[in-house]
Amino acid sequence: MTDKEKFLGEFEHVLLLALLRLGQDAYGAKIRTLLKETIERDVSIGALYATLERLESKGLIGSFMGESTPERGGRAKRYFEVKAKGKLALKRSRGAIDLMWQGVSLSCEC
Amino acid sequence: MTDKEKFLGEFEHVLLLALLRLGQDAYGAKIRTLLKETIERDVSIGALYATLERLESKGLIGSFMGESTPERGGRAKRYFEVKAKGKLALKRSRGAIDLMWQGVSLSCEC
DNA sequence: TATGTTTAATCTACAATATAGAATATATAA
DNA sequence: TTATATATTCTATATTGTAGATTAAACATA
Repeated sequence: MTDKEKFLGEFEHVLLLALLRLGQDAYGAKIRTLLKETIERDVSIGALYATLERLESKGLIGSFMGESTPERGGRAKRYFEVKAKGKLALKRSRGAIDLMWQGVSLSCEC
Repeated sequence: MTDKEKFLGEFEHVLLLALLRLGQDAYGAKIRTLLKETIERDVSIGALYATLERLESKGLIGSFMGESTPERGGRAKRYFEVKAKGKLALKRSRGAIDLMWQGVSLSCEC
């Protein structure tokens, strides 16, 4: 099959990057905090997982359950990681945006 | 009011850039062709106008009908232009993406 | 071992964005 | 007055984005 490559939604794009940045430590709450702190995007846990789930079902990321031995109690974490296919999608997406920005300058009015 | 700034969808982002690049000549078919040629994104006219419409209703772009005097026949064109608010949104969006990309390198595997 | 507290993930429902293709409008040419 | 060309509008649906309540699993301690 032709593997009709779709484009990433913006939130998907940003989420993939969050996973890459967090590396070993990419799980729900951590991701949420990162997004909040770096780009002030304040998303709910539900929104977060829904998109992660979708990304996984598209094969762009993978996930696995971590050790169930937290310090003070609490359920085990589910860690996420970007797969090769996800990295490729990121490259494409970024590439397209960069191409479109070529020659555009917003230096002035706004 | 706090003017809760939303994020641009990816297609919205790309469309705004297309308008900026086309300048005076930004109307349906032309936009569609540009997208096809620069980033190989082959979108239908319907999809295109639907998004332009949304962008306009959000106040990010404006539009006006052009001269109804084409060479060989055909309906008058509707031209689009990016407003200051649209430029601002672009800046924000681009800024967020750039921030998230900081420190991320995809040099290798994919 | 029951009950509370903590941390985290899943579920449910809905809103916004993306997308296509048919239908319609308007102009010119024959 | 009909055909042809160019362009926009309409209608319908799929995919993404979003929130908040609910459930799960661990630990502490009475």
